[in-house]
Amino acid sequence: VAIERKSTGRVTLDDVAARAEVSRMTVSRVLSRPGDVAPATRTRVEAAITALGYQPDLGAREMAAGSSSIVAVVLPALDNPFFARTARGLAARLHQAGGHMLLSEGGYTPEAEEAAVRLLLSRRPRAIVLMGVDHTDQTRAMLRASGVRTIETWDLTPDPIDVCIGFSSYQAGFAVGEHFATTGRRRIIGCGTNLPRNRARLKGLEAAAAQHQIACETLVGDQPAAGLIQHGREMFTRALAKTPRADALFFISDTYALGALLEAARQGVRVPDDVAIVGFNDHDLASQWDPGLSTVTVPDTSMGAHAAARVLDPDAVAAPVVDLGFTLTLRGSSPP
Amino acid sequence: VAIERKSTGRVTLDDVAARAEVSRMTVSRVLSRPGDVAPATRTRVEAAITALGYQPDLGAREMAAGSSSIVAVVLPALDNPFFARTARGLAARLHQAGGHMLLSEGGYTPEAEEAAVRLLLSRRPRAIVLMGVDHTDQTRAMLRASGVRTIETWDLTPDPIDVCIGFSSYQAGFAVGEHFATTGRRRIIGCGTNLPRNRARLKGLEAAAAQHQIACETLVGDQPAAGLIQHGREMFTRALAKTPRADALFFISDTYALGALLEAARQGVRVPDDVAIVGFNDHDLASQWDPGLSTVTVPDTSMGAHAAARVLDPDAVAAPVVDLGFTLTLRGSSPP
DNA sequence: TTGAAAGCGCTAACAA
DNA sequence: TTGTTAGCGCTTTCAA
Repeated sequence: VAIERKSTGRVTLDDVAARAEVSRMTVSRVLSRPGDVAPATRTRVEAAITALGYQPDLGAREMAAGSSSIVAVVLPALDNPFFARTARGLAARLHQAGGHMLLSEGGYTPEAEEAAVRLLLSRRPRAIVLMGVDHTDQTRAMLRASGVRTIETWDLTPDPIDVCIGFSSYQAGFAVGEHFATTGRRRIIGCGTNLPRNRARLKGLEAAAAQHQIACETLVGDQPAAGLIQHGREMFTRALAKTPRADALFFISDTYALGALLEAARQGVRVPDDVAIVGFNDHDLASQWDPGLSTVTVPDTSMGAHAAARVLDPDAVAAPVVDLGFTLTLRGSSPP
Repeated sequence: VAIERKSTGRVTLDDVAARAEVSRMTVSRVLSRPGDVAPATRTRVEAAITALGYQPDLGAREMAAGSSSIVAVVLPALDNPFFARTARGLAARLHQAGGHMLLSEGGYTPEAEEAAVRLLLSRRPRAIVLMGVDHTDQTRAMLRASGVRTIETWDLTPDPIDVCIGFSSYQAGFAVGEHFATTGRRRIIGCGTNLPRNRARLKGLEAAAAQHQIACETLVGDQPAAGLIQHGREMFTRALAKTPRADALFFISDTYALGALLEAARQGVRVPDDVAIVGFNDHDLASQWDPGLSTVTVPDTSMGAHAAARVLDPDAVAAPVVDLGFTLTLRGSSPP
């Protein structure tokens, strides 16, 4: 019984083959290993390809070959400029190698991430890139069972699902605390949110303060995780209301720190004279502000680039955990 | 001759079918139209699915069904916060409907976009979303020939490839010019880059100025298209050097306008007393700054949402061109 | 209600 | 050098 399927209208290998009067395989070869095809045949096939405007179907090709050139990325939020830099670093190398990037918003919760991962896995990606190391058990289990190369970024963990390329949130916070201590600050407040990644930054700050025996409190906002300038303003005000004599403020994101800077100016609080401010992530505006915003510069773009390298050449580096480090960038808001 | 393929290790429909002792088709039905399967059978199949941890292969499914739930998006730059908002609006609705977003960086040139489109088309996406209406002839031809639904955003054109959802760059620029004219400004300078979308904004500005018979010059920077705060500073300085008596500055992006605000403060130029400043896109910081930055608020997120709606339900709206409009948001830097 | 056959567009493995 | 066969994981169409 002949089954008639409605044609998709697309030009396929068979169309090209028919026109060039060769078999489908020969056309396939012209595309993949042209050297294996006789010049005359190749010319004929290439003419047919051009004439028909044939475009190979990558999905079909990869299904047949059992490969995949899609890398799935879960971003907490698409409009977070810092994660976007990582996606960018990844995409740049990936596109160069002909790969594709499937992007999904995972919200800021592990549960939302799990849903995103589940769906993404159904696309049989070559690898999946996650921002952060805090996931549900289900997520970890799915990922491990799938055998898909998984890359965690934006933090470090001793127990990665697969590989982890990031920097130490704790160490970064610690470095800020040390900086405050050595520049004579005596009353630190760390402001942030409840995300594990951010908590680790605050913990590092506290540890450094403890080591130097100076006061350190933390202020953990209950605002939704999306970093808004406005939240920075509020945190600044709350922090100083709670501890009027505070002389050093650390914010887990420059987005908040910029809000704090704005609010300080409005309230006539002098930075860095009255209070030093240090942020995180090196926002585009941090260096442009007056005073310049001291911040922790993280390897945002290069985490993406390294992730891509790892996907493209799995054997390039063997280590499951790669620490790319961070830099304390000191500007006017909290000078050296 | 029996050909042995190395097993991918993945759990397939056949594995589930074998375990549930039914045919592959029955499993497929349990997934797509469970009502068509006898309850007892269904229970057995569902148990097998759970036991095996089966995850359907969406790529294979869509290839067989001749459908696709992937929407391809070409962004000029991944870290441009304004385009990111559009991607976000798109992703939100798309994910809700189980769709996926394939993202590609198209640089800021039509040629780079063409390369991105070509590659993306090979993925047989359900639709492809472009930022802007300026494309190479090849891009337009490919897209038209492919039959893939194409959505152009961030501008308007009388001759869309397929559908266009945006706002008028020209009208927006015109509105800014009108605003300057009616608030007593007499020497306008429009600052921007050479992108067609941006040129149209400046053209609108000039047209409004001409209509009100006031002076208007434009300053088109040759900087690479990535909007840097630093460029805004430079433009501000150059503009005032060229026309010291200018009393109104329009920047085609808030990124530049913020740089200008920063530079004005540094140079002691009073805003808005000495010079009024209006930007574009309503940057997160625009409302937070002091003075607040007047700007053109565009339907960034909603262009994405509308695009998604159009992809999900092609018949929802028939019009090939949808004008979502814009708003002139006046703040301290150029008050009403 | 279930299954068998055919096929989506392509490539791996083999044979000629 | 080229073609044939089988099959990637799934759905469609038709038959039972």
